[in-house]
Amino acid sequence: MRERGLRWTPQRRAIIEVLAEARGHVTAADLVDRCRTLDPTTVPSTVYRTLDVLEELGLVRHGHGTDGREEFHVGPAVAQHAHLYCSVCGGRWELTDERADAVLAAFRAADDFEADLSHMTVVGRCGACRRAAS
Amino acid sequence: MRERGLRWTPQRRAIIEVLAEARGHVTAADLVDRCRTLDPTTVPSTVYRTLDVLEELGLVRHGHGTDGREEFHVGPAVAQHAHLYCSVCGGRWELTDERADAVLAAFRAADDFEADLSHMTVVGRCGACRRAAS
DNA sequence: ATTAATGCAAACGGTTTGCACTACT
DNA sequence: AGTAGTGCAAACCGTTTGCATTAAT
Repeated sequence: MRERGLRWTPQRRAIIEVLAEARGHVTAADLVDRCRTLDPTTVPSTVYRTLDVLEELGLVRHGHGTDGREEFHVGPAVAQHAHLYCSVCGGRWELTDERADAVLAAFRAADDFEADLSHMTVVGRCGACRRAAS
Repeated sequence: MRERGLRWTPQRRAIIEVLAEARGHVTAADLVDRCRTLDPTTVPSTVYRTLDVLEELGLVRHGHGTDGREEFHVGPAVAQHAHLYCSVCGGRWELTDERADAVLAAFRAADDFEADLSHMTVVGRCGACRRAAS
């Protein structure tokens, strides 16, 4: 199936399984933990190495969260969704592609820059918290 | 002068000096190194602690670079400038406040979100690299 | 004399590496 | 049989911490 000279091992299966049910984003460290609850013998290096492979295959993409930790996005939604984080209420959510497009357009207009918003989490304040503050 | 119950020590002086001549942004680790070349006895903990203090005073602000490392912005330009990074050519630069404003407006319009662009580096492709690619 | 700030050294968390071993193919 | 992939353990890097010591006020 997904072989390009790659091997299909139980641990890869496990990692992909965990990735699948974590639809959206997970930090690498989180992933290690979740794998470990699933199979306590899981070892970090394997997880990290598998993530590298998956990234090469284009199945996941890594970015960095607010605190700088590696974060992975899975599946077809790997594209242009932006990650938002409210530093007041701690909320995390994402922008739908259409909405993200407007922001991308702004970057383009401002500096001829093609931003890859999926790579990082943008920090700020959500509408609710902003209104609450004033 | 800048005392609010704080003490003026040689090592703080050194750190501020280094910060000053690094106008713009430096990673914390970089800062430690530069301080060490200036005074080899410099120890990381002092630097990090001083940075915390300076941040509390509002003199610096920390964010995270592309690789997730802590990065500090100094001086009056602490405000709303965005950090851009081109993953193709490796270029780094920033958006002037006026230009950044347009992007902020887009975030506001898209999701009623007040982004703090100064907190992170946005990854993408600069105009030149984009054109070169196509 | 107070007590804020330092230096040191050790610990941390997340991630990476070398190497011998295992097990897919 | 061949070699991709694993497990382990140790190292890495940036950062944080506890504690005894120093030095600014």
